[in-house]
Amino acid sequence: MEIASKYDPSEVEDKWYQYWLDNKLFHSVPDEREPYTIVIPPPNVTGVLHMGHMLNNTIQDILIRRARMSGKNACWVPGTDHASIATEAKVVAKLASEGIQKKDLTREQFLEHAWEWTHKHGGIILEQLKKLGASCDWDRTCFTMDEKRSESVLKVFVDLYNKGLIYRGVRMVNWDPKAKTALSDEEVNYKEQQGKLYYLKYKISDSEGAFAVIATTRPETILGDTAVCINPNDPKNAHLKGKKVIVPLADREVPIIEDDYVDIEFGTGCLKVTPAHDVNDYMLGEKYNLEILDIFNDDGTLNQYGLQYAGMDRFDVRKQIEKDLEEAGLLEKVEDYTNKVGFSERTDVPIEPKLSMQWFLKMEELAKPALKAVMEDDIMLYPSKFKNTYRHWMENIKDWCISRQLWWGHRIPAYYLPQGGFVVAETGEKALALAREKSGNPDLQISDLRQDEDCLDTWFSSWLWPISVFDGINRPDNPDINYYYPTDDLVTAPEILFFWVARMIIAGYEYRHDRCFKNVYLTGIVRDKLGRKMSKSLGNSPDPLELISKYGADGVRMGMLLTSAAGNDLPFDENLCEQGRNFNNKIWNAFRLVKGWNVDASIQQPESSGVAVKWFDATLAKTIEELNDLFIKYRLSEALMLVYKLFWDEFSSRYLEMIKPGYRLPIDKKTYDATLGFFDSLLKLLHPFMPFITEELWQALEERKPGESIMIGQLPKIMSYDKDLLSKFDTIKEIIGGIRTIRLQKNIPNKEALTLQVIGEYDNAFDPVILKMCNLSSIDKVSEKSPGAASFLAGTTEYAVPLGNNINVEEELEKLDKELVYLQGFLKSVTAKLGNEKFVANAKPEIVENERKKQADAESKIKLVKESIATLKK
RNA sequence: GAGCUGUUAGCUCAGUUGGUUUAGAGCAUUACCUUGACAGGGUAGGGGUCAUCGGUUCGAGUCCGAUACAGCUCACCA
Repeated sequence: MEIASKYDPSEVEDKWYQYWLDNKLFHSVPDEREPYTIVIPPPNVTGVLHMGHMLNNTIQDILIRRARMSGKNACWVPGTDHASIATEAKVVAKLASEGIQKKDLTREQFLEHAWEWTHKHGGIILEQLKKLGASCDWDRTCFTMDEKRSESVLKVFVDLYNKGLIYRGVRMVNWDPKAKTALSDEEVNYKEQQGKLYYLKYKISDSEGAFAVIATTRPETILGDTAVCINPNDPKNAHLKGKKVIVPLADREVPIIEDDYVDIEFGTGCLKVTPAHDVNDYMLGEKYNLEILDIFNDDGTLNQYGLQYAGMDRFDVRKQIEKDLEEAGLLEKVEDYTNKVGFSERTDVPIEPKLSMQWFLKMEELAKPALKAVMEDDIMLYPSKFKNTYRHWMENIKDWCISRQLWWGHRIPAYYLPQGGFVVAETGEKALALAREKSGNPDLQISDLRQDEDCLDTWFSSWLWPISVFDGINRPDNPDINYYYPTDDLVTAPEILFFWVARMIIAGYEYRHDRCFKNVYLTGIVRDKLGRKMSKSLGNSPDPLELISKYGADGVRMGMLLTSAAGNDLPFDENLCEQGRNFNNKIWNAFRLVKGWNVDASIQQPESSGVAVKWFDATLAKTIEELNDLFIKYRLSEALMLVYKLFWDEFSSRYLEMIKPGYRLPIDKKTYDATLGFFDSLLKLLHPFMPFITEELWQALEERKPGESIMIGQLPKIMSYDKDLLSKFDTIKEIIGGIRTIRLQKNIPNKEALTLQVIGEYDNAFDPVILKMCNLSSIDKVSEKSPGAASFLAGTTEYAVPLGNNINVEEELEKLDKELVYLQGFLKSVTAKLGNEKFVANAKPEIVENERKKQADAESKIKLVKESIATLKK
């Protein structure tokens, strides 16, 4: 049969993916088997696949495929997230490019545009995942804003409200003036900024010509000042006690208050207090009952309290006010200053601390079982270093601001009554009934009620994900949720440990009284060669689909996984995909070799092949055991490397070379059948990592029935194996290596047969293998080697290859001298250890025994080397 | 600023309760090989005073302390 010498993934991948789909091999329904469940971290519905998704989903696919091949009923639930801020921002931008302003649209009109956008772009990312080979149960695809998920969200909101855990309140929130919404603390990134520190002069009310000097980075906020604060223990500002000062430009008189919050050392020790625009000032404001002056509009421009600056943007005002203060002689000096400014994670504009009415969820009690679960290892984090981080956050958890001033999302199910007050209910009808009861007015109509304008934070829907994808909120006793929950593994990025993972754990205990998953595998961040995070704005991220078309999905999957220990960042390098592709080609060519042989049932199995089969059988068994252990520990990179070496070094370089028949000669049936069996096992072990090529070759390995697939085959089981055989074979590997080294050094072609002399203890059971692998004509046990032989040691046995007159005595002596020096140095260290009475007295007996053995070994080796040197010098 | 991780070959990482020859792997690199599965290949090499200093111990990459550097998390001085 004719097989191309290079593997071409493009011909193979789509074909088998379609085959898997056609045969419904990804689909899972509850049955009597043990379930194994993963819910996908839902990507943004209008998002595009990036390298982080590639890594994340490759890992999930490996886990789910391996579980499926281990006899479990594996279910991987895919889906997308409505991503309220990100999606709304995209829709707003798209409308703006068409000359439409959001403010000119009604809520309904805007949502129509948003849904249109979602339908157009939504799901692209899921199609891209298919290219990667993701074996998701597509029949179960969910969306955080589809009907069932929306119903779940509202139901949970109402429930938490009725439990008294959701409340409404005026709080200082992080305001995003671009998205015009509040953000949770987790959505704010602090960045170092090069700014200025302005020293402003506040005139003291009753003392002519006297000033209090105040340092600030935000001079535009003086218009909202309602006090100046000093530390009561600050001698240099003691003269200000009880005085009043005039806010520059605003010409308002404000009191001087005293609080030890103020840092005496910073600036002048005088702090301007702007309760509406700074979290700490707000606390001071509450404490001293100060007036609150909000000077900003929602978009970051100044309002009427901004006086002459009303209507201007906050940053323009900063520049202008600097000039105006300068002119008024109220600016003492300006210094360069570096400080940290909070930026919106979504829109990347500086956030503005702002007072506003928001909805909050009380977290303290909810967090307790979630903290306990992780600390007591009911839920395992991989790597476990994140336990500390998790604990720190959970122990200091603050109430969660769950409202967002957006339209794209789940609208808060709170309804305001005409006469004030509100009711909370899943639907308008239920709200109306409650409202009639509350108001005592049976004639109240639904049109009299006004629903809250805000939406819920996106995470308020995704925190229910492991439950809601099985409809476990709406129907808490349905067969799916009972079977698939708790899920097994969650694979996600550490960046969203608090946003998402922690909150899912909380929701799991609140709504199922059980953990939502057993293990959390935290991937690293994919970085470029310079160590920068891959991002769209930097343009340093390769296009995953291009990579797939260049290296094949299997090649890219392997490239992603080769250097990604859990929790470690992944320094991505295309070379790794190349390595993956090369490995594909290696597998392909091994297959080509095996399938190219002619089988002759009449010939006997050569002795060397019999030995090889036994040896590889044991090697395979040992590797399966090790592999299992690595998977239990979630050491996937190492697991891949282990199978890689098994296939490349042990199977291709050793086993196949051992059993390979001579050119154009047939192979015996016994060996051939064993080899096909090995190939079958190897493909199965490789399948979770490289699904496509393994399916292609498995299908070609033997005649298959329609619908059969490697992906539902069972992995080879762990079996006992001959450890003694493997350790003996390690010596054989050494001998083969030694002879090859001699060939290389003496420049002896492989075609030229050699003989091998053995001096010392030796088991000849493997002679046929050595003879074949090294092209030897004989192996002879001798008591003294031939003069002019090159020799080496393996264990304490000496092996010599007679070379006639070919030997270079000088070179040989030099080599032996080097070895002698090493051995003597080694012996010295061992002897010193054994000469130490304390060591002999204190160390465990087996350790001392081992040292003695090392000593004896070294001594006999030294003796052999010395003899060789003496022989050469004759 | 506080806390938590980490620092092992050019690169990415293993190294399990301290002892298994004087520390391993993959990639990269070097030399040689090339009609017969695979040059996207084969064979064999080279490459590390385990960040630094000190301590515990018969014995430290491994345990303890300090320092330096890096990363992460939290908090934040206007």
